[in-house]
Amino acid sequence: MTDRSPAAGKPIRTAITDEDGIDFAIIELFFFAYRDFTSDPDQILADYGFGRAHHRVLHFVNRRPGLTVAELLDVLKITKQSLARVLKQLIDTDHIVQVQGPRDRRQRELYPTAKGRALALALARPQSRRIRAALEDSGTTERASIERFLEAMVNPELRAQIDIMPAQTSGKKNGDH
Amino acid sequence: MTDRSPAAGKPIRTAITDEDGIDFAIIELFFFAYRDFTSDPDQILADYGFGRAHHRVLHFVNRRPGLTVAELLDVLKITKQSLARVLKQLIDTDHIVQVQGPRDRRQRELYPTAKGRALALALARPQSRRIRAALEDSGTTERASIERFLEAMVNPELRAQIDIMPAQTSGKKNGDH
DNA sequence: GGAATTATGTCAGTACTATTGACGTAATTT
DNA sequence: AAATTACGTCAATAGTACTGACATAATTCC
Repeated sequence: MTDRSPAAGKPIRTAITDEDGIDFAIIELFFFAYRDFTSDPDQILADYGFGRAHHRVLHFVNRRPGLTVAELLDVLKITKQSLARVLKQLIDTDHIVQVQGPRDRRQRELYPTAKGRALALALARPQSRRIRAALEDSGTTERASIERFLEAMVNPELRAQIDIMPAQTSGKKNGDH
Repeated sequence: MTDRSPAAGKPIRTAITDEDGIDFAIIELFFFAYRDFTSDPDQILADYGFGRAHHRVLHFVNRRPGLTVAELLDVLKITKQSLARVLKQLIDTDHIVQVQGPRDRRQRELYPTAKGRALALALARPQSRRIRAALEDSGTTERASIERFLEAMVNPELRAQIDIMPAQTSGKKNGDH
C-alpha cells in the first residue's frame, strides 16, 4: 500500500510544460482567480445557510427582474430539480417573490424583494472590490480589454445571454449597433 | 402557491445596476467565462467517470511532480477526506503513482504515469485553445496584461502557490510564436 | 530511549449541488 | 377537444465537499 503496485506505470518526474503550446500559466491563474473570487461571497452566504446556487439565482433575478423560471434555468444551465430547492428557500426567506405572468398566467415572474436586493448587493460588493483592486494592481489601463477577453472566453452561442443583461456595461464593444 | 404570500415583500421591478459602483459586468463575465472554460474538460472527464476534482489533482501532479499529499491539499484548499477518494481512483486507474519520500519515508510523493500525463494534456488542450482564441478575438496585444489581472485577482497570501509553479509564469514575456 | 509530533490513510456521518425520470396541474395553443 | 407548455414535485442517485475521530508508521524533540 505504501509503494506503487507492480503493474503500475513508471513515475514521470519532469513537470508538464508548454509542450503542444498549452497555456498552463493562464489555465492555472484562471483556476486560482475564480477560487478566490467566489470565496468572498461564500463567507457571507454561510451566515444564511445558503450556498453558491442561491447566490447565482439571487444575482440573476436582481439583474433581470421578472425573468421566468424557464429563462433562469437557461441562464444557469442547470435542471429544474436543481433549481427547485434553492428557489423555494429564497422565496420562503422572503428574498424573492413570484408574480403570475401577465400575458401567460402559467409563468412565474421572479422578482427580488428589498431584502433580496440588499443581499445581492452585499454579495457583489467584495467581488467588485476585488475586481477594482485587481484592475489597479495589474495596471490595466483599459478595463474594456479585460471585459473583451472574458467575453471571448464564453461560448459564442451563449454570448446572447450576456448581451440581454441590463447593458450599461458601459462602452461595451458594440454600442448597440 | 401561485402568487406571493401575504407577508412577502413587494417585488422590485428595476434591474440592479452599477449602484454603489459595483462592477456587475465583470462579475457576470467571470461567471460565464469560467463556466464555459470548465465545460471543455468536463466532456472528456465524463468518458472516464471522472469529475472536476480528478482534473485538478491530475493537473497539479503533472505541474509539480513529486509533490506530497499535504502540499496537494494546501494547493487545492480541500480536506484530506475530499481528496482521498479522488486520489485513490486516479492511483487505481494507473494515472498517478505514489513513491515513498526519499528523505521522509512517511511522505508519499505523487507522480503522473505516462497515462496520467497524456490525460492531463488532453484535458488542457481545449482549454488552451479557448484561451488562445479569446486572446486573439479580443485583440489582446499582450497576454501579459491578462495574466497580471488574473494574478491580481488571487489572494495575495496565496500567490506563493502560483510562483512555485514550473516557472515561465513569471518570465513569460517571451513571445515564442 | 521514550514522548511528542507529523504525514498519511481511513471510517462514520452529514450537507450541498447537481443529475435523470416520472407525474400532475393549470393554462395556452392548435 | 387535443396537444403542448410552464411550472411544481416526488423519488432515486451521484459527485464533491465537510467535521471529527482514530490508527499507523516515521521522524523529531528532550
